[in-house]
Amino acid sequence: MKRLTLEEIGQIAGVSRSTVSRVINDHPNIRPAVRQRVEDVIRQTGYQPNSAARSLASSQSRVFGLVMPSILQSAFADPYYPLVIQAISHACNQNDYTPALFLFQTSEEEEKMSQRIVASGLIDGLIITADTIHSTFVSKIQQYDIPFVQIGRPPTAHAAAISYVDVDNEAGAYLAASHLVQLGYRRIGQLATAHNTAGADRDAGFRHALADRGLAVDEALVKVSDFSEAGGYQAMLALLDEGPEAVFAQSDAIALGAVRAIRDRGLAVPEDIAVVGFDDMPLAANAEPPLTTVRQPIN
Amino acid sequence: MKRLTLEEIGQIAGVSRSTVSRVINDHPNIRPAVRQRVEDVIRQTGYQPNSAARSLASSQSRVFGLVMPSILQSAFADPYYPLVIQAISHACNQNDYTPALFLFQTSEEEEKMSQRIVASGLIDGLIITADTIHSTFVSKIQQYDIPFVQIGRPPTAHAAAISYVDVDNEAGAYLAASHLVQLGYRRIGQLATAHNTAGADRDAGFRHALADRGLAVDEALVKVSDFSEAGGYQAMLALLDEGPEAVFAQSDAIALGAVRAIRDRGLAVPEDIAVVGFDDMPLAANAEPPLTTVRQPIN
DNA sequence: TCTGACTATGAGAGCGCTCTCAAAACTTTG
DNA sequence: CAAAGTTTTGAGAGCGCTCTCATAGTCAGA
Repeated sequence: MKRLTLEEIGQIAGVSRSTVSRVINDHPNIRPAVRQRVEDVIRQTGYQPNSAARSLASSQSRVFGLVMPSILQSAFADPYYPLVIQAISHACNQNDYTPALFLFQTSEEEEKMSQRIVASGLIDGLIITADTIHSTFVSKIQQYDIPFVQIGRPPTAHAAAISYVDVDNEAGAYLAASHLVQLGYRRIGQLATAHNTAGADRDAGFRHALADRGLAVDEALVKVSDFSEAGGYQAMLALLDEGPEAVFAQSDAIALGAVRAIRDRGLAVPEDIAVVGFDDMPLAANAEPPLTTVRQPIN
Repeated sequence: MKRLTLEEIGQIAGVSRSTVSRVINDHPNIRPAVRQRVEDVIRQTGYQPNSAARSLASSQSRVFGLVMPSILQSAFADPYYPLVIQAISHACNQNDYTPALFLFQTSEEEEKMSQRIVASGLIDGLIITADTIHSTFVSKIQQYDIPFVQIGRPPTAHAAAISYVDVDNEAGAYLAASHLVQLGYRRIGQLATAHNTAGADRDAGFRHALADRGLAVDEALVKVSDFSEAGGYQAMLALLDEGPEAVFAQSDAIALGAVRAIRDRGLAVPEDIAVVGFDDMPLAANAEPPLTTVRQPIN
């Protein structure tokens, strides 16, 4: 199937290249009859404009970069990311954009790639997963004039200059912790995460909730985990030694690990220890018993 | 930071556009002194060739499509995919390629996008995750002359015409099942998957192993699951009613679900029921106790 | 029917590169 | 030291599109 050009489509439809271009780009001022004719030819031939030529002439590529800085690499295992990626991909498909994937395993890779990404013109804008407290990538990218949004709140110091989308992590955690307090639990633990603002915000919400109900936070009941199931398992094991009555886990994956740890110690959820998660992953619903969690609208 | 062109780099270095192009593309026959001078200018200015222009002139984009047909959508939750994606991304970074992501949620989306992907010239080739028995996407893509490889063996009927990479699923499953037989287990169950060749091959290996040791396969001990932890949990629950001594799970995620199910019934792994997985995910190693599994070299 | 005001269409330049071909600059050799 | 070969460089065309500007076509109003 030989690839056709605008010119050839025009020839078949009996109009000029320019007119075909207008039809494709939905410009006004084309006689309906002509537009119809051109559209028919396009449909019949299966013509697709050449994206390189388009992007050269118009200097926009309709390609997004989806970047995940090296520091977050491990987080990729968190089932949260596949969901985010799916949602982004879907939105791109709907709007004739193409998502390009940039995962960095090391900071050298990050260094080398960022230059290429930004300066080659391949990409119109970036979606950066980077709610880490210290992201070198973002500050590098800021020097160029390529538009980008972050997923996850940037550290307060930079927040003003950066567009981002995020859920209200603090409010969510506040909700979760309040729920536990209202259920009558007093020794409430937290499986927290470090290095990212989402974790910091959830921590703040947790503390707020306890304070508002007149409970002091026992620091021995706060254990640090990464965002994985395995991390949650380990952290919960440590927490169990402190004899908590309930736990707020900063993510569902962590919560799942916690549940596993609790059971391995021969205890029951929620009879012996109550667990609340965060994210509302599909897997939370499938768990036995279904995990109590804070819903986060990813898509 | 204004974007420079080849012409301008040439001007600065005192050579023509053509020479700069040669330097960039590593052509032979350039005087070392000249090459040096040009490279210096490139480094100092941070010049990056415009990828649209390049790809228009050379008709190759150095962009790959990473496609996951709609039928596999649910499989995206399997922790196996993030690993594959990471490995591909890394290889692309190393070789100046860019991976573009195409996930299809519905077959209409698949239909609409495949045309665009193939005909727009945005993409030089495809990597398709499609070891499903019936993939409409692959047969559609075959009609065009765009190169592609599959991850996972295609159904035998098409295998001859399709390039693919895969592990020897049958041999791996054979290994796993043989291991269980040698350990003395007799009532060996399987948590199998449907719709994909990997599942079929693992099933074959499982049966082969039992047959080779003179054991008959009890069909009641074979339960169908999807590739998720939740699926494994459900399937194992069903299997438990049949009183198996050991189980071969077709993936680690399934195995993890199975372990959870076994424990929820108050049984111990491996004391009461032995479990073997497949994939060697990081999470398999982190489990308690570490999961016995068949290693698959993903990266 | 003719003029002025639009509207619809086409021609041309140019986006920044690659690639071919010809010319210029060196080397070698008799 | 000239002829012949070889290496190095530059000029030009062209990739397939967009976008501006000029021209052709249409239509109302007088």
